[in-house]
Amino acid sequence: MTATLRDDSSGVPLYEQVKDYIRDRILSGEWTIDHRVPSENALVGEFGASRMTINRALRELTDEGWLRRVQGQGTFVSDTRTRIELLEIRNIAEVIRSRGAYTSKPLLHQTAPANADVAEALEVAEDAEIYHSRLVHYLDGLPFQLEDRFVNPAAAPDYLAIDLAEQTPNEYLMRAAPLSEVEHRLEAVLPTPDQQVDLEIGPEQPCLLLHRRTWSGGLVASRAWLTHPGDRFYLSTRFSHSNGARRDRQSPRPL
Amino acid sequence: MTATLRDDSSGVPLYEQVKDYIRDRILSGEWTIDHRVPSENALVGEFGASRMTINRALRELTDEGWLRRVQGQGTFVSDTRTRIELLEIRNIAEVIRSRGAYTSKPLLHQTAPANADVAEALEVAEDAEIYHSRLVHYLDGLPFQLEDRFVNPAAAPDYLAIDLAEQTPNEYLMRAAPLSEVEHRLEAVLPTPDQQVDLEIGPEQPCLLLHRRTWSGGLVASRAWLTHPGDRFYLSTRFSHSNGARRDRQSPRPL
DNA sequence: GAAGCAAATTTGTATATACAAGTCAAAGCT
DNA sequence: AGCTTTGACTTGTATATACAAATTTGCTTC
Repeated sequence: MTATLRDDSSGVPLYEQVKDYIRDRILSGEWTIDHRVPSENALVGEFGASRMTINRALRELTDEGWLRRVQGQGTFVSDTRTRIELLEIRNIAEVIRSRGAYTSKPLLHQTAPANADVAEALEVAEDAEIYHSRLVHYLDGLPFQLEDRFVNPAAAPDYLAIDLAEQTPNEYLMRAAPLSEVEHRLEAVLPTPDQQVDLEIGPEQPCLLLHRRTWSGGLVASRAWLTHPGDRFYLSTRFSHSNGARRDRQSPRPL
Repeated sequence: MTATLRDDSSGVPLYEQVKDYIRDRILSGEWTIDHRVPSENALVGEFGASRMTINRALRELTDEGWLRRVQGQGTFVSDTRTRIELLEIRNIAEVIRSRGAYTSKPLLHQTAPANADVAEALEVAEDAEIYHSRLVHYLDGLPFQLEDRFVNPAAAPDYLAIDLAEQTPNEYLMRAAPLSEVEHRLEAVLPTPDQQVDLEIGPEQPCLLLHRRTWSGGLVASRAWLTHPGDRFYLSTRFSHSNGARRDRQSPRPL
């Protein structure tokens, strides 16, 4: 029996192992855009898997934007630049911090029992003890972000020990609980009375509310609500398509 | 042989028929949030399909955000409120259009001289003649997007000839001026009085304003302002990194 | 060298079958 | 009444097998 890439002891489903193997090669740069991925049959041999298991892995990677497939021709690495850039997205406060004139004011940094919503978001038992921080971030003396964050102690046991004057929650979490997955959700809301006070805005100032949830090592590590006054803040993205003429980039990279 | 829902003459793959059947029931309102979808075995019977085919359909609908599944418990209709992948290279109206119950109302479709802002955005001379359209997009009779768009004639000379009842500006532009680059910018705003009328919302309804600029063959092809009421609409992204242990996905994926 | 054709390879779709794991309700026991 | 066990049902993962459709490759003929 020849050795295969498959690892039956890890508890990771085989189709996920195949996905990880391919994504690793793309992220490492070993397989660049348009590189031809081994055929389904070749991967069957390499993993000792069934073709349907390999097919599922490749289809899901295709749906996620990593690969593109052409019937009869093969499977190729897609233009993943944008997605890789996204993987590097940091907390907005950190991007802005690098521009100088940044300060933050911690309002809260303590343990708390997880209510139903937070428990569901962090995937812990209701009333389990979790960490809760709230800070206002300032740029040039103006608040630009209200951060309300819950952290799963299992993912970052020493979280409460950090000094929020020295580093943002996210800076710490990136080291303590290297992220494996991120979910973002954006919507437009009006600020609550408390948020109006913290952000020094009026009741009719629309805000961008960014929900950010991160995973680390199979655990939900953190859940943050980041509220930004709409008049001081916007999000932007910029990317090019593989087959079009490139043009010189002018605007700074997206946050 | 009992009748089944399967249609072998349509050319539509069976797993897609299953997806269409379920999506139709959700979009029609017949199945509302938390409704329990028939089990895989029940659907096997209804479609005369194999369980793996049914499973694929349900998994994909789950990945797309329509359903949520709990092992041992069942499959349920998810919160299907409108959500759009933040970085998708498609006009939002088109994503929603694919769900059916979509209409649009053109308000404007003509030439206009480029004012300073528009000239800068399109990279044409001030007062140069450009094309200007404005439409309201509806889903289930409710306006969800106000589109204000300027088009560079050099990139799409025949733009004004299109019938906005037949296709969206973006559908046309994708063909006439295949895009090579896209820039998005998102912010939260309150609607202007005109926008309140067009979108049928109150003055305090915060809106997501998406600026979208596209390039084609080295030219700026189009600049659009897309305004969405915040209570009917949010954006989300979701992606994973290779080195994290797999976790069960609960939150819906963007469309 | 070009054209035509068949075989091989590749992805797309589908089925039957099996075992694992989670949930829930009913039955049995105390 | 409360607890435990069991069976049924449900989703999760996996395999072997098969045919369809698209593309590529190799061979033959001219």
